[in-house]
Amino acid sequence: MVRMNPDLRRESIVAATLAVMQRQGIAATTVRDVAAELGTSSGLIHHYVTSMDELITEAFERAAGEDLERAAAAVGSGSEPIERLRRFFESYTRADDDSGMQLWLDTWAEAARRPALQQASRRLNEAWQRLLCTLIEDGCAGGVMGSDDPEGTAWRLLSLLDGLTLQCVAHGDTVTPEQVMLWSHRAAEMELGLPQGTLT
Amino acid sequence: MVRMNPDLRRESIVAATLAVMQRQGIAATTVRDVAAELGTSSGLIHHYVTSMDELITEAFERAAGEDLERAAAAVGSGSEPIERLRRFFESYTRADDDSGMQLWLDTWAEAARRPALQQASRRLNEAWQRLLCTLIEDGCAGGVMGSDDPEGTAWRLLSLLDGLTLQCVAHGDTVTPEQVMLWSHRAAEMELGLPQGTLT
DNA sequence: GGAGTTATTGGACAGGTGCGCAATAGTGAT
DNA sequence: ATCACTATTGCGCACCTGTCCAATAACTCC
Repeated sequence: MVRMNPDLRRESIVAATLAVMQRQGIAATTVRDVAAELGTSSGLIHHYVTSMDELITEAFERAAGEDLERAAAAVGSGSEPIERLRRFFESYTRADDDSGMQLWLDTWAEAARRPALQQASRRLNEAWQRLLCTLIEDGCAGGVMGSDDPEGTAWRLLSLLDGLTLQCVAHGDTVTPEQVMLWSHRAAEMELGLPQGTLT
Repeated sequence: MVRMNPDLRRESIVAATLAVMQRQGIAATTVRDVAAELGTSSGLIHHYVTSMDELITEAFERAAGEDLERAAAAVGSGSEPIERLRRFFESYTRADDDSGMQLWLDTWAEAARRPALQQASRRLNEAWQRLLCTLIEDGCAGGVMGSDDPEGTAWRLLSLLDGLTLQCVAHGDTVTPEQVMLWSHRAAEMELGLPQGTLT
C-alpha cells in the first residue's frame, strides 16, 4: 500500500467529488459514487472527510474559487477598460462550460438546504460583484464609461447575466450563449453610457 | 366510506402535494409526506396518481398556471401601458410570496433531471415572455414607449428579473424585493426609452 | 524479524425512497 | 341479502442513502 501524503489524498477525493457533481448534479452525488470514481471503497472517503456535506461544499469552493481566480487574472488591470469588461462577461457566463453552468444552477437551489454551501455561495457571489464593481469604477475614473451608482450597476448587470445563464442552462435551445453575450453587452452599454456596439 | 368524485379527490391530492412542495422543496417531497398532509395512507396516492413525477409536475403546472392567469388578468389591456408594465413586474417577481419564489428556483434546478417538469417549465416561461412582449408592442404602437426589438427586449427584462429574483431568494439580506422592483424599473426605462423615474 | 501506525476494505446498520398488492371497509343497485 | 364495485389501508419489497466499524493490508521504524 502506497503511503500517500494525506493532504494529497484528500485533494484527490475532492477532485473526484467535483467530477461526479458536474456529471450527476449535487443532490445525486453519493459517497459510493465518489468512491467508484476513485476506484476505492466508500469507507475510505470517511477516513479523510467527516461528512458528505463538507465534501460537497469543499468541492464547490474549489471549483468556484478557481473560476474566480482565472477571471481575476483575465480581467487584470493591465489592459483597456472596455476589453477588461468584455473578458469579465466571458468569464462569468462560463459559456464554454456546460457542466459548469449546470453546477452553478444546482448550487443556487441546493444552497437553500445546505447552510455551509449557502455561505460559500454567498462569499463567491460577493467576490464577483467586487471584481465587476472595481472594473466599473476604474472605467469611470478613466472617463471611459459613466455610472452614478457603480455598485447598483454591477448588481444589475450580474443579475442580468444570472438570468440569461438560467435560461441558457435550462432552455438551451431558446437562448444561446451568443445571445447571452450580445444582450449583456447591450445592457452594459446602456448602463454605462457607452455608444451601442462598443462592446460587441 | 364517503364516495367522492374521483376528479375532486385527485385535485385535493395535487393541492396537498403543492403545499408540501412549497414547504419542503421539490426534491424532499415524498409520497408519504403528501399522504400525511391529507391524513391518509400512501397507497391511496398511487390509486389516483401513477407516479411521483407526474404528481410533482401536475402540482407545479397548477400553481404556475394560476400565477400566470392572475398576472394576465392584472395586466389586462384595459389600462395605460405604463401601469400595465408596472403590474407585470409585480406579478412576475412574486415579491409577496417567499415560498413561491423558492419553488420557482427549485423548479429550474429540478427541471434538468425531470423531463416532464422541464417541458412544463418551458411552456410557462414562453407564456410569460409572450405576455410581456405583447405589452411592449402595445406600448410601442401607442407611441408611449419604443423598442427596435420587442422580443429581445422582453427576454432581456425577464432575464434581469430572473437574476434579481435568484439573488433575492438565495441571499435575501443582500437584495430586497424593493430593490428588485427599483432596478427592474430602471432597466425597463433604459430599454424602452422612457424618462428615468417614469415607472417608479 | 517484530512492533506500532496508518490505509483500506467490505459489510452492517438504521433510516429513507417509490411502488405494488392482498386484505378490508364502505357504497349503491338488485 | 346479495352482488359488483370502488376506496382505503397498511404492510412488504427492492433499492438507495450516510455513517460507522471490525478486520485486514501495507508501510515505517526499531
